Amino acid sequence: MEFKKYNHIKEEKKISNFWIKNGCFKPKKNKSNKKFSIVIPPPNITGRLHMGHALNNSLQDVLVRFYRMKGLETLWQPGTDHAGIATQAVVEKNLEKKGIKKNDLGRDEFIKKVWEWKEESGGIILEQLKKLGCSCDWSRSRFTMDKDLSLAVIKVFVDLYNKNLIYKDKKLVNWDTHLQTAISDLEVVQKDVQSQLYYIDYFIEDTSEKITIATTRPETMMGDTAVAVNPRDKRYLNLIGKQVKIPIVNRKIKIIADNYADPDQGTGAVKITPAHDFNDYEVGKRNKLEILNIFEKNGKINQNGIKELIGFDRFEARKILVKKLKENGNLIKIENIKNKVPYGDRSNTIIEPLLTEQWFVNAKKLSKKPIDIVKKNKTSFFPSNWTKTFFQWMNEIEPWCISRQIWWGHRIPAWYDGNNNIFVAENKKDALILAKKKNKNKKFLLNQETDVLDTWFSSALWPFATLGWPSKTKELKKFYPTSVLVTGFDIIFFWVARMLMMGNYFNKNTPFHKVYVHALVRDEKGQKMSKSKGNVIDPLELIDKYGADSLRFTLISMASPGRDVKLSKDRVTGNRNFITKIWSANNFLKLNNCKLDKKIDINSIKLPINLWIFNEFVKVQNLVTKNIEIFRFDEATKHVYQFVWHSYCDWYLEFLKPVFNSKNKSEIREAKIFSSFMMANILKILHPFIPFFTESVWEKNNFKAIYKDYLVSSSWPNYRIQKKFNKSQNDINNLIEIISSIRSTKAELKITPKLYCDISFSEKSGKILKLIQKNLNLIKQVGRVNDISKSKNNDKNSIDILVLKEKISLTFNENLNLVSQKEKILHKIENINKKISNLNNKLRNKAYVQNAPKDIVQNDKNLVKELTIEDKKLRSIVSSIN
RNA sequence: GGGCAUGUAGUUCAGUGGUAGAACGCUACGUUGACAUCGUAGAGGCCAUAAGUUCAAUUCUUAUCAUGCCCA
Repeated sequence: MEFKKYNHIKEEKKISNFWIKNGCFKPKKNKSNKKFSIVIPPPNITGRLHMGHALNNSLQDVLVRFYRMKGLETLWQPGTDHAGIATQAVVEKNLEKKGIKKNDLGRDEFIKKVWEWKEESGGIILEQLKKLGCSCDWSRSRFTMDKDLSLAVIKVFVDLYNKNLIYKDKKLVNWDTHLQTAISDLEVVQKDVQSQLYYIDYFIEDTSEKITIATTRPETMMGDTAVAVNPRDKRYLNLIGKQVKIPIVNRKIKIIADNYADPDQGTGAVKITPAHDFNDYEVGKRNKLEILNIFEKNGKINQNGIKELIGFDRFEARKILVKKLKENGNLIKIENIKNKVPYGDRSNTIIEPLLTEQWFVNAKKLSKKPIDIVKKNKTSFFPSNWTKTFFQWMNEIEPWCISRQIWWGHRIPAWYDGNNNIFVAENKKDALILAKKKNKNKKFLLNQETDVLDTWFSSALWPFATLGWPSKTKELKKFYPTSVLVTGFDIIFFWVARMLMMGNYFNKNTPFHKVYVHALVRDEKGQKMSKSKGNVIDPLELIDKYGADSLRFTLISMASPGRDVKLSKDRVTGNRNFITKIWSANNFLKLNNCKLDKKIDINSIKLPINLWIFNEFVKVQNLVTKNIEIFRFDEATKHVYQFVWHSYCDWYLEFLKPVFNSKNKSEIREAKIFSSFMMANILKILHPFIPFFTESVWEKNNFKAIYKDYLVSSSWPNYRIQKKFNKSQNDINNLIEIISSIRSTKAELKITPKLYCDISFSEKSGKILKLIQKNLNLIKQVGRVNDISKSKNNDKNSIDILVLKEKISLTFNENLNLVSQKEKILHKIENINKKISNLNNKLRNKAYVQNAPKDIVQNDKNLVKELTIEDKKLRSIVSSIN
């Protein structure tokens, strides 16, 4: 009979639709009243599925499907975030292609365009997650700019403002000159670059004396308001308090003493530009220096610069200024150095510290409770070393700049009256009431703040806003706090920490009990995947080629804690083969008419091979269960792979063949039903990893007829090891050992495996004899044995081997070349003797015998005994070979 | 400079205070009525280096060396 191949493209599509149509992913009430919930890390609407998503969501789906099958009321809450800067950039670019400029459209029109774009392409990534098999409750999908989520954002903002945890301040912030917005510290990437250090002479007023300063940014000279030296630096003591003239700029500034100047760095004298450097800003504050801003918001020189440079870009200005310094003889030398330069993570342009008014969250205060929560293990990280990373950042947290000078996002609910008053309220109406009170008789015009909030501000509310907060919804009550958050380490600060701050501030409970932190997906050489390197593997391509299940199984099996996933196509192929293997095993069942047509009573099972596979299954069931519970997905897949391929396919199905070939009707009946029963359970424990394939086979085998459920809604197996099966298990393991020995002997003798042999027994202990007699058909068929006899015939065509510490001989229909065999056995003997002498040395050591646990010592003694017997028997075999 | 992680078979990685494991790859043989996307058998390791703790260290401690990441 020929079987069709498994068609993953067709089946995955069919199964996916069918799950969603039947509402299989919605939370279902149950008796236990236990709940399990996860909120998805919302992908942003400009996103397309990459390997990181594939890993992250495969892991979540394993957990969700597992706990759903275990009978917990399970919710996986999906959705997307609005990605302020990224989305605005995408839409702006699209419009530019049509020759439309953002500013010509105006704010309202532009935002309309963004919504249009969102409706059209903002949901692509969710469709891609469905392709991956994610069992989110799609009917509950949320978006950070949804009305209800926006209301939550506003409420949070107003509350925090009223508690003084949000405030407006004029400070030096990270300014992105390309995007023309402030960004937070976290969005700045420090990059190692080659730079030049310029040594420049500043002349002391009314003298020919000079002081040399070193800087990497000569253009900022135009904003200098002091030169600083260290108060303990003897070289400059006499200069403190004197005035110097900035070359070219020709403005006079003071030499001040400040510890910030490091005598060992450069010349020991530094120019201070408080408006354009975070350190200088602090120096400026300490010494009450003037703050002189020389840049426009686009990075060009403003009116404070020297005339001939006004309007020039900062880097252009640098070139010109350096040239002038050279001509004037002020430039002493240029040194090539390596230093760190801040870049914007979105724009990839150099960030400019700029003095502006922005909105800030007092993160220090909000961080107190999360720190405490994590200390008390109410939220715990896995792997636990991330706790340390979390604390390190949280303990030194800086104010969080949350305002962005863009259009797409949550507009800050603050209004200005034109009289230097700010009114923060949930809507304009409320703001107006506040403003009227304040302005009693004065006239005023109320204008809303134009800035929007950092996208992460709304993401921070995700675990409770998606469940309906601030309304006291059923879902919020039921599913908050969530059970676990699955995320990559790269957003622990961006997202996890901030969710902990907001979640703990606005709710009684921490937003999640556990945080599972997974690593990055890299290419097979361990390199980060990037477009520029051209080593990106597209998950969708792999899904098309090998199936979503193959990809999932691969990613999941490689998710070892604390290690990056190094993905190669070979791996995916290997796991596709695994799925094919199960497919063909299932075809074998079909071929033999195996059906599960009634419920199984374990106690009624008699065939030893069935008893054996049952206990083997229970062992694996327990291992998979335990390992999913402790997030060891790699271990879980390893065990199930091992069991399915090597226990079920290699031995169990092979051992069933003689049964099917026999005439024992009751045995055949039992084999048919039990093999199907085992298949059903295999599908169950594989379901969280390879959901499409297992559901598809479940349907084709009509297991629903017995279990009354789709696989996705069926129950997780929970069988117990049957001790009374131990004897049979032992027998089967011994039979496996005997057959393996016969096979390897043939291979060693270079006898084709096809060839049959006879077995005879030279020993009378009879353990093997009895076992073989009892399982004659099996040994004959699977072991390729003709016949057995009790006595050995001493021909040149037979060989003695040691199995289960007993000697048996195999007789073939042809003469054997035993020379190589003799060498092999001698080699074995050598190894055994090495072991024996090692053990004896150990046992002669009194300290060992005294201190080591008794069972260990006893074990060694037994081992010596056994090895000695083995040695003896092998020697006798050797001596019988001529 | 501070912190974290990693170093085990050709490769990717598990694992353990008391005889080193898997997958993939490799080698040989094989198309036997599920499966060549396969089967059978096999080769392959001073568990990074050094010192310490211990009766016993690949496993614990410390140092060193390599690699990667984070923070300043």
